[in-house]
Amino acid sequence: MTLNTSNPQTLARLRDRFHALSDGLRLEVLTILRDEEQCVCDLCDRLAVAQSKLSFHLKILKEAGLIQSRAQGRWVYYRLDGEAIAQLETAIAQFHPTTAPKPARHCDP
Amino acid sequence: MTLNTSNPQTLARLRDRFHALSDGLRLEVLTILRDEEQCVCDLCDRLAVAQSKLSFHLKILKEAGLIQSRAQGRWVYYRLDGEAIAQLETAIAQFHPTTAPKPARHCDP
DNA sequence: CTAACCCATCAACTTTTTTTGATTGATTTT
DNA sequence: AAAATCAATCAAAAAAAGTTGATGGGTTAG
Repeated sequence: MTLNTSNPQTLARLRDRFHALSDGLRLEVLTILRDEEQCVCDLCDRLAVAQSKLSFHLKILKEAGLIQSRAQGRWVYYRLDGEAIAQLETAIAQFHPTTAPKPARHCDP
Repeated sequence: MTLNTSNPQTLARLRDRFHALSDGLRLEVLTILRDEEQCVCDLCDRLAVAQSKLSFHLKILKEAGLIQSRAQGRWVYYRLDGEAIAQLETAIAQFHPTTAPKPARHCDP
């Protein structure tokens, strides 16, 4: 399986996932959610951050498919999507050099 | 080995690497460099992009430690840093849920 | 039923990131 | 030595991302 750069869907999705991971607060959220489901208000407390701010970041994580949510009563519980993490690992693995890096030379035949 | 969230150095580095990966053009660059070293002008041609623009993105990739460069004559050759890819894989693996996601309940004992 | 709580969304604003075109230094070609 | 090429950098403009405080819908507690 190789990285399909001609498939914009895939590449854009990957880009969005990396973008979702490119923020300190969002990484902290994921770290918390790795082990336990959490509702927004508890995340707010633990991270000492405004609720609207957290919702903003949770939305980005969710749209990237990294977390899922479940509403119960007036709470919304978020959890990590383990599948997405696995997919991410696979995607990154595809960036491993296939061969030893061959020294190129400009205009070499 | 667990994710050390109390180590800002590590988390910040990871964040920066994800940020470097959160752009379509930069992902394309990495895809090209996966198999072969390339000089800037060749990358410009292949990606049909302005040189200053490419330099900007190469700098981000380099500062994130994802690529390395080598100057030769008036050319600068860039190549992927395979080590960084491996480190990234390891880092992501640490986000795998340790246990089955236990349903939390707000204010549960 | 009313008040309190949880959370998403919105608009205005601030900050960061990216693009663009020009310039510069270094190297090579003629 | 002059002209051409390669690539980094810069400042200004444009675009995107994030923050903040307020509002509103839905749910539960009193």
